[in-house]
Amino acid sequence: MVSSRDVAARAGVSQATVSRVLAGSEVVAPATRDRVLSAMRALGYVPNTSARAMKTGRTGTAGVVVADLTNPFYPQLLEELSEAFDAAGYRMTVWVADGPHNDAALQAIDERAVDGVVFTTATEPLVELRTALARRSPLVLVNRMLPDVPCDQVGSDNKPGGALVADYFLDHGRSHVAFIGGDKEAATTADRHAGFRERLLARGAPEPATAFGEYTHDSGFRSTVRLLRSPAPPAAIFCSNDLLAFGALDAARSLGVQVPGELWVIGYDDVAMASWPSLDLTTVRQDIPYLAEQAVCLLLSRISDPSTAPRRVLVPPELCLRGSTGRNRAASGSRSPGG
Amino acid sequence: MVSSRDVAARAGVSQATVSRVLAGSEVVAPATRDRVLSAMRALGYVPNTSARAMKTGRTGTAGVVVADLTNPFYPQLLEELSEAFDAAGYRMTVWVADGPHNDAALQAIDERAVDGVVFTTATEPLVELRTALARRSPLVLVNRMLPDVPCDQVGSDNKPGGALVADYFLDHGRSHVAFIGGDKEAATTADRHAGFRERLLARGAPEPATAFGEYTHDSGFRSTVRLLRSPAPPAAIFCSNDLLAFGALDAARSLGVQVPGELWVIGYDDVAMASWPSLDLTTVRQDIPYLAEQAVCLLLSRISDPSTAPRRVLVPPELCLRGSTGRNRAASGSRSPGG
DNA sequence: CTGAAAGCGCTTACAG
DNA sequence: CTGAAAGCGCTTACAG
Repeated sequence: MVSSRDVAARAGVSQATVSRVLAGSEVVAPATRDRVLSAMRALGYVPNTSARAMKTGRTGTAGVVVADLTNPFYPQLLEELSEAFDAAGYRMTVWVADGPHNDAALQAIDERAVDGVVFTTATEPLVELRTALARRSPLVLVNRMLPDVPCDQVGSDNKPGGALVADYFLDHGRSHVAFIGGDKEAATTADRHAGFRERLLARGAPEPATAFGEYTHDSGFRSTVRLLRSPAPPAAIFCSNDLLAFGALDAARSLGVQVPGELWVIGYDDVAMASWPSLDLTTVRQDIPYLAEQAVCLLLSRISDPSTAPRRVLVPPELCLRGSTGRNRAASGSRSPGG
Repeated sequence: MVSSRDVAARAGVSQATVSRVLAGSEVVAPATRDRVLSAMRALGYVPNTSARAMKTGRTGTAGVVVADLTNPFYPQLLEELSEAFDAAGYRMTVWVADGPHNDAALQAIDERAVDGVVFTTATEPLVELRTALARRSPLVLVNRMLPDVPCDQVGSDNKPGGALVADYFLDHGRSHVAFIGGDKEAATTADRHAGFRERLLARGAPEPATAFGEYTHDSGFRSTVRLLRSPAPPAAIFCSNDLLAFGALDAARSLGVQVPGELWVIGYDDVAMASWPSLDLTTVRQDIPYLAEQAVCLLLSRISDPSTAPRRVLVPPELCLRGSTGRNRAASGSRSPGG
């Protein structure tokens, strides 16, 4: 491997000067800089990240923890996070967390393998998370938030998001409705449910039926079958994410229940697939690029200044209407492709 | 930050001894080791990855380049790669490549930020890739392979995969068929097409119509519309991946063409969604966990021994039958949920 | 504007 | 079995 020392030798300067050129220091004489730069090119010199990291205490790498890449929301979020980190000149180390805890990512901060971590699926206020925060590990929560954890957080404003759906159902005369959630513990599901339920009750609608399970297509499918086979099946279902809603649509189709004639379905996220003609799902849109951008921005400023008070960014939800609710939906016939 | 020096001071040994304990060296006396270990615990010591990397020349991090996480195949592959790297004690840095070239990942090797890189979407035999190989950068190609690049590679045996589909169509009396591909340059599409076409011609079927585009739902949709509106629409379409096939299914539905009555559709990959009742796609399965496992295994052995001859692993394809071909498919009615 | 020097936190021969 | 020492490849005061 060619080092800055080799470059220095070839350019006839000290190693310190090579380092200065690398750092873009203003003080280096233009003629010197040119000699150094051409020596670098000639030798194919590339600075060693580890050495730099050891000196500066910065690795230039951030961590991201995702769970369950089978939910298309996460790949989309990951893609946007990648873009945002790229733009900031950061590399991105990814952990796909199977279990609930992610000590690996937290430990990577202590090991100085990454400068900070973005969690996309924080669930309980884990002890590890709290102790990491206590020792000033740069951490950001995106998507799932934890109300009483003193940590930078970015997410959809889920309660108003749920209320939006309740209003839409009630405004269109569907008051006997249901909610399908994933993990009950996840703040996303909890808040969307709370916002939905409270608005329904506030407007005099009956208590919605609920079904919780996992965040999978299959779970959405089974929850829907259960609800539709109950003595008083709902006229509309709000699912706490799109993946569950796709399961709900499939279940309705399997049982011969017409959507949107007999049943309305609304999801949350607005993943790319939601606009495919075969799914054509009404959903509450999350501005994923914005979520990612904010998360990265919070993390980078946390890294450079660990002592500021934690900030919280709420992204306003937006209802996105498609064929799984009111709009007329032909069984077949010419239609333009989705998204 | 607490360093090995602090641990040494507290344990009353030299820093070198701490290092030996860290490395699990056999020579350390049990009593000494115990004192060191408890000093580590007491101080909450965590070894610094950058320092270790600088000394050893190994970062313990591998790179993965993916493109287009909107194709569900890649998240699934990424998830399996993550698991395999985890099991090997490696961290995983991810690049989501928008454009064709990925100098960032290649450069990360030179910068000693990662020990090696797995490419999931190599397209042309890029100059950068070749020069990186020439200087012994540990590189592995998974999924898309490049025939004349001297590099470790893992992928589906695509030509037999295509032939499998041709046989299946012909065995069931569908000889007027078409092929929909993504990027013409990608080895996956090229080989699947070649295997399909050659088997068709070998068995006396006419030349299949073809439509190339991007690897997106929308592209599959539009290609299918074009094919179905041609003077002699095909009776079966083989799509070079599942995402295109989902677009094809939606297009058929939009045009009122019955699947599988009038049109059969087969994809490639067998992503999780392929078994959803609303899609229910016959497809050529790729064993994604096995692909990932092999890729990681090749990369790690390449890292530890850069001088061995490049190896190539071909994974046999398997046809997975569902509702988009022969099987009877009710328009609605009770059916068990998919995957 | 440039160089000599210290040091980031480890690993690993080399002695003893 | 353990320690003193060199060194991995940088950055950054400190002199000059």
